[in-house]
Formats: sequence, structure tokens, C-alpha cells
Amino acid sequence: MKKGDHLFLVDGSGYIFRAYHALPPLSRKSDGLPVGAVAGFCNMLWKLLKNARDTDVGVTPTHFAVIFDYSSKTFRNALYGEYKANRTAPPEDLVPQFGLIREATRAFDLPCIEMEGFEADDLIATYARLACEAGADTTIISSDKDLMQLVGATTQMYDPMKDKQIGVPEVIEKWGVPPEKMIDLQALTGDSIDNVPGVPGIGPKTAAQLLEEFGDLDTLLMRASEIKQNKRRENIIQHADNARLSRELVKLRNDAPIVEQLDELVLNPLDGPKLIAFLKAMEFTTLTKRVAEATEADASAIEAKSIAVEWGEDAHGPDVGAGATTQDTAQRGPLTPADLVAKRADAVKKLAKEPVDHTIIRGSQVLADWIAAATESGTLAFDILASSADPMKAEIVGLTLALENGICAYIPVGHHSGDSDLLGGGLAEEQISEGDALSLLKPLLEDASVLKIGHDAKFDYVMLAQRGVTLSPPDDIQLLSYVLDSGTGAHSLEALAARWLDKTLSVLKELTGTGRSAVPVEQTSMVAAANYASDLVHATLAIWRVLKPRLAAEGMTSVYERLERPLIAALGAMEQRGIEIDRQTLSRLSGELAQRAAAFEDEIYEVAGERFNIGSPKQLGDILFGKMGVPGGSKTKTGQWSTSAQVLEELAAEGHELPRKIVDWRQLTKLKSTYTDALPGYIHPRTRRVHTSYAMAATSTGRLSSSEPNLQNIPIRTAEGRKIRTAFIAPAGRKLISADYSQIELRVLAHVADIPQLRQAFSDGVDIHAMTASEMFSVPVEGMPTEIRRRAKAINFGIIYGISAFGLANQLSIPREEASDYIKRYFERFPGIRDYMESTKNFCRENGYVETIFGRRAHYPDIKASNPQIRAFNERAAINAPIQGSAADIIRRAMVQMDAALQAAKVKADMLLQVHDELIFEVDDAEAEKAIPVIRQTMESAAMPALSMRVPLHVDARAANSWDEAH
DNA sequence: ATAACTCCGTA
DNA sequence: GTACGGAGTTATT
Repeated sequence: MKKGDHLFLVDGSGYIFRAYHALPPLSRKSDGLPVGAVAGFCNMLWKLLKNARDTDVGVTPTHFAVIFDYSSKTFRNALYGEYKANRTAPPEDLVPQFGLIREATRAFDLPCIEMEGFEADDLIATYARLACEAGADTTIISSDKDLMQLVGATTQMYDPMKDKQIGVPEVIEKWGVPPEKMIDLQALTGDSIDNVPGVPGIGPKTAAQLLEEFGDLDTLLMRASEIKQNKRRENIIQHADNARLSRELVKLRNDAPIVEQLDELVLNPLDGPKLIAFLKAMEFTTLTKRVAEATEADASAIEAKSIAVEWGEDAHGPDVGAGATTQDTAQRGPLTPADLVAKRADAVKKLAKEPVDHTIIRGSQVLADWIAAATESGTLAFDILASSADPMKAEIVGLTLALENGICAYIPVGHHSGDSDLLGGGLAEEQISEGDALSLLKPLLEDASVLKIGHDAKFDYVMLAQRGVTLSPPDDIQLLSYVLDSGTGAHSLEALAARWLDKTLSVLKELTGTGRSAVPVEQTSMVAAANYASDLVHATLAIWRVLKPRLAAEGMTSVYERLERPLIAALGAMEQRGIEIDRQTLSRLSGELAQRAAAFEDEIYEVAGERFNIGSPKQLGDILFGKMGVPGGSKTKTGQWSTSAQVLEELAAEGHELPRKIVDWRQLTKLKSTYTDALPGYIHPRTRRVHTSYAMAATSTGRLSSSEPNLQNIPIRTAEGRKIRTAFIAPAGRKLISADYSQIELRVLAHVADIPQLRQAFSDGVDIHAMTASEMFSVPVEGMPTEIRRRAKAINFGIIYGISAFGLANQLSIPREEASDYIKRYFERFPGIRDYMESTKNFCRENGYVETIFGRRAHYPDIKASNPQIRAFNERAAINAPIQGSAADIIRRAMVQMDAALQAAKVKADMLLQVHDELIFEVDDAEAEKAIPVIRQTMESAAMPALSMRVPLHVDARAANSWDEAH
């Protein structure tokens, strides 16, 4: 270090406390971690370093270090046992931040200096002296009066919060003495916080006056008898020793045996990616963006650093455990993540009781102001009030924002005036146009540094994508709840508000009314809509504050981040693409089905001897089992005769004429009403395609569900039903690709239960059901009778479903005893499966949930029910959930990875549908053969790199013009 | 108009 | 025996 260099020394420990107390309590925490002080610290460092590069602004550091207290025990405790003994333990939500601030320092690539036995102030004094001796200048980043004794010709201070330089004149102005007399002044005044005694009755003003008069402390104490004021004179004489001791305590040592030499503090260029990785982990979105811009790094390509956090008192911060606090900490014990989460939940519940403050935004300028505030805040809750539940058809009626200060803004854009005819009049006055509003909102909604929190964010994602806006990054409280509490309750916004806020939210129907008097959403009043929507979005933000921290606390972050959040955009894209269906094919099929059903109806009336509603199980039962006297089988739970296909099949096998005809009629009418008649109604008027909607949080196991229309139950098993798949087609010049996992659930079972024969069979690629049959019944695989294989197949499926003798007997139409025998034999051959089932049930009984191979949880509290039927049902579900759920996780991973894999291979293929173990794509003719291996490879390796499976995954894929041919 | 029930399509 | 959604009928509000 040389003359002209400039050393910056940051008082890290002092800053932590100031930042913590300067920031409002709830505002800057995230992800379970209170990070307000860390945020303040990072922003401060960034500002200092930015100025460092910008030579126009102020002084520029050439050397830089952040200094911390190591512990509260220093040489001063040897001088005076009571030193700092008054200090209480730091606030509990500050404790985890001590370690994080050191992490932050390292992320900024700055030296992080602390030393046992010395306070940060002593180290600062030592470095300041060394710099001075080298001819360099020093700036101490702090406003602590304890450091002001160091201010002089080459050393100054800077208060980062007030943006104020502190030099000699500032010290004199504030304390009435020059810096070199600060030690004497503090010796007289003492410090109640640090428990420095000083002299009673002497404050800063008196001390300064006395020092002015006598020059220094030694002279003052020597000539104390000259002091006129009686009380003051006696106090000084009586407490002279205390004053001398205090002087030793406040005097900083500038001879600490430092390890890092001055030259090692030289300021290096910033490592952008390293810093961004840390900032992302902390979720400091605004700063991440700023750093990315300044360092020209691509923030989206950088993965958040994983940070180990010490939550408890082990995280050594200053001032913990200096004698008097020991009892305190013993009572308090370590602060667990769960404690913090519970505190947060309570705080939010209280806050949620307050009335929701909202404003209606009718002008662009006000909206722009709001957007600026939201951008600055970095976090907002968001919702679109839409005219329909279908995002492909809905119009935007209004948009609602809620900021972290709890204030909501409702932006009406699609309200209609109610004063016109049945058409509902035109757009109402006094609202921003949808186009203008979205133009203004687009930068905010696409800003990578602003988190957009919603409930069912996929809906808003699709709505906005239809209008050229890419909602990013989204957070979704429905998915948070699904990940955290699957199986313990509903995940609707109303249910979450009731559970977490003790609050009854109104539902949309209360806004629009119901039935005959229902009013379309767009015709509701802006005031009513604003009230309704503000409540929802306000609640969304409050619920997020409770749920988001739980993610880290309960170890569910990776499930949420890897299996849920990325699917919002992936599924949103699939829903928007839709799939082409051929109206003519369906119409022709409908005609055929109608004719054939009508023929059956005539025959049925003939046999029954009267006309009746064949579709009514009640009427059918009366005729079949009453009038015709056919001996009935089972009854339904309401006491009616069952007319299920299984019952009718058995009667048909006994030679009865009517049941067969009913079964056939039902199949035809089912296909007609559910598929060939219904599907054309879902063709979108603009895209001419069918757009299903996937529910991400509907199933207990992690599977998706599909509705409106459900494209996960398109027929395939019968030749008649399969014809419907010929209507699902690729447009001219395009192909559909169907790629499906072969036996994925049995493979998952072989993996988790680690069954040698099963693993071997899958590795060898042999027929798994035949292998099972061969093991169980000691018959060779070659030339195996189909009936034997069929039974083994049923058993294999039964295992996955948490087998019961009753169920297997039903499935195979065999006596319960025989089914029981099969199961016994199966477990003899595969004892590992029985072990797996038992340990899964035990795990669930102990923990209340089971988990998939990727850590997704499914809760089954009723596994302890006293009702044996309920209990048994929950046991079977608990056995099935890890298997079904792990398979669901695997295909979710494949879907998340698919886009990048196709892009990397330079294949243009559009993922359209997911059917649990199958993905459907659409590609140009020329691309089809190139796409298939990429798709296969991605699906087969989808578990990697998170998990290496003990069983290979196998995918069959084919391209064709229709779904029927491709599958 | 809504809810419950039965039945049946898929993985 | 697991997991879903939808159509149609019937009962209830």
C-alpha cells in the first residue's frame, strides 16, 4: 500500500444492528429467513463498490475490508468483568443473519476479518494506523461514536445510512471536542449500553466543557478540586478511578496482531456470477437485476447458491453470552425454523384482521406511479378478474395488485356500462384501456427482479400470454399449499384464507349473484369488483407470507422449485397450443353410434316388454330385478340394485338376454355423449383447436388432472372407443408423436422396494407379467397360457394399488380364498414387496405422510382411523401414493427439461398433452424422426441428475397423423 | 339451480 | 385394491 491509496473499512457488526433496527420488522424477510439486515448490508456494499468504479463520485477505494466482532469476550473483560454485561441477546430473527452477512461479504469477494479477543473497532484502529503509516487514506464505514477517536488528517468516517461524511469538523460539531479528545470524553460520560461506568452526572455537554477548560482527563482529575459545582466536583473525585478504567475500555487498541496484511485488502474486480448466485439465494430481486446489468451477467443463467443457515444461537454474533445473558439464552433455547414460521403465522393472522386498503386506478399516471412502487418493492401479489374461468376465452375485467405495505390497487379495464340493452352496453367510462394498462404493466410483469405472487398463477400466465405478456417470475400460493399440505385440506384461495388468516373470503358468486339474477362479471360495478378483488389479492399476499417460509423450514423447496413452479409456464404453453380434432370424424362417429344405440333401444324395449329410460339405473333395476325376476347381485350403498357393468356381465354369462344389450347400449351412448358429441363443443372459435386445462394441485399423489375437456380419459381399450382417437390429428404437413413410459409404476416399485427379480427383469427387458407368473406358478415364460399371465398382470396392478384379497377376487372374478392364496404366494416369492408395504404403512403412521423418491409428500392422517374400512383404505392409498407419485414426478421432470432438450438438439417440436405416463407432441413432418430420439432420451433420463434409478426407464415413441396411429 | 349418486372412460 | 373428470338421473333446495 502506498501514498494515494484509499482503504475502506466497514464496521460489519455495527452495521448489522443499525440495519436491523432501521428496517420495519416484517418487511424484508423471505423464504423463512429474516434477511432485512442482510439486504441492507448488501445494498450498502453495492453502493460503495459502485461508487468505487465510478470515479466521478466521491473517493474511490483501492483497498477494502469488512470487519466483524468475533465474540463478546475481549481483553476488555479482563480489565472490567462487567464490560458489556448489560447487553441482552440479539433479537431472535437477527441471529441467523450474522452468518449470512459474512456469506454476503465473501460473495462480494471482500476480505472478512475478525479476531478472537479483539473487537471490530480495535482491528479497524489497527488497519487505520497501518494505512496512515503507509501514507494512505482511510474511510471507516460506520457512524459509531466509539470510532470517532480515530478521525484525523488521513482518516475519516462515512455514515452509509445518512450518506454523510464524518471528519474532524463533524466530530467537533457533534461532541464539542476534537477526535483526539473523544477517549477522554467517553471516559467521563461512560456508556450505559456497553456498561462503561464513567462518572455519574457527567454527560457529553459537561464532559466537553470540562475538557475545554482543563485540556485532558489526567489534568482534570489532578485539578478536580478546582471545580466549582459541589456535586460535580465530588463525583469526579469519588469516581476518578472509574474514569481511568473507562478510558482504558473505550480506548481502541491499534496494535492488534492482524493476520491479513494491508496489501491483501486490495480491491479486486467484482465477480458478477458469484455475487448473483448469492443474491438469488437471498431473493434480493432488485439488487440481482442491478448487479446483472452492471456486470453484464445473465442472471437467469445463474443458479442460486445453496446457503447453509445456522438458525440457532450457534451462529456466533457479537454480544451473546457475556455473563448476564447466559440465563436468558438457556431459557430461550435454539430458535428453530418452525419457531420462526409459527411466529410469522401469528403475525400474519393479526395483520389480516385489518381492513383492506385499496384504491381504484383510473388514469395512466397513477398506474405508472404504482408500477414504480411495485418495481422498487420487488414483490407483489397479483390477480386478474376475468369474465370466464377459461383463460383461452376470458376477457380481462380488472387487474389487482397488492404491495408489501398491504395497500391494493384495482385497475378496471373491461367493465361494461350497465345502462344499455341486453348486450350489456359498451365499455364503461373512467377506466384505462386494456391495451394501455398492459403496455404499462408489461415491464413490471416481465421484470425478473419482481416476484409476482398469485393463486393459480397458470390462469394469469395464460391470460397474459394471450396478450403478449410473459408473466415472470411467478409464485403460486396454491402450489405452495399443495406441496406443503397435500392431503390435509383444500387449496382454494377461500380455504387457504380460512385456514391461515381465519378469514372468510367472498367467492365470485357473491359478486355476480347466481342463477336467473346472475350478472356477468364485466357488468358488476367497479367499486364492488375492486372490493372483492382487493380482498382476494390482499389475502394472497398474507398467505404467501405464511407458506413461503415453510418451504425451506420443512425441506420442500426443491419439490416446489423443480416440480411445480417450472410447470406453470410449460403447462401454460401446452394449454395454449391445444390439439387439432377433426369435426367430420366425430360427427360421422356420432351418427353411427346414434343409429346403433337406437337399434339396441328397440331390442331392449322388446325384451323388457315396455319402454323405459334405459339410462336410469333405478328404472333398469326395477325392470330387470323386479318385473323380469332376474336374481339380483349386489346392492349400491343407497340400497338400490346395482346395475354396474360387472353385474350385467355376470348375468349375461349366465345366459340372460337383456343385460348384454344394456352393456352394449351403455358403451355406445357413453362414447357418444362424453366424446363424439361433447368434444366438438370445445373447439376454440379462433384457434380451431381444443384446449384442455390442467390442474396442478388437484390430486393427492402429484399427478395432473385434465378438464374441459378431460383429454386424459380418451378411450383406447375397445375398438369402438379407439376410433375416437382417429379424430385427434396433426394439421397438414405435421405429425403427432406419442411417447409413453413402459411399466413406469412397476419400475418405480422395483426401484423403491429394491426387488432383485424385478430389477433383473427390467434390465433384461423381459415381459414383466410373464416373469411374475413364471415365478409364482412355476411355469416357463415360453408358451405361457394367456390366462396365467392375465392373473399375474392383475396381481402386479393389485400390488401397486395396495392389494387386498377382496379387490383381487373382484378383479379376477375368483373366490376370495383363492385371491388370498395368490397374494400369499406372491409375497413368498417377493418378500421385499411385503417389507416395503409394511415399512411404508409404518412410516405413514409415524409421520402422517408418505413421500415420493423426489420428496413430494402425501398426507394420510386417517391412516389411524378407528373405522377399519377407512383405515384400510388409507393404508392402500399410502402404499400407492409413493409409486404413483414418483412416476408423476418423473414425467413432470421430463416435461420441465423437455424444452431445453429439444432446443439443444435444434428440433422444433411442440408438447401438447400429458396423459400420466404419455406425452403427445406435434412436429413438422420433416422433424419427426429427429425429434423422437430426443424425446425418448429426455424422458428416459428424466430422474437424472437428481436421482439415479436402480431400474432403467423405457419409452416407446412413434409418429403418425393421428393419436390412434401414434400410440 | 345444486348436490348426490351411479356409472364409466383413462393411467 | 390406486388416482382422476364427466354425463345423466334423481332428489333436494
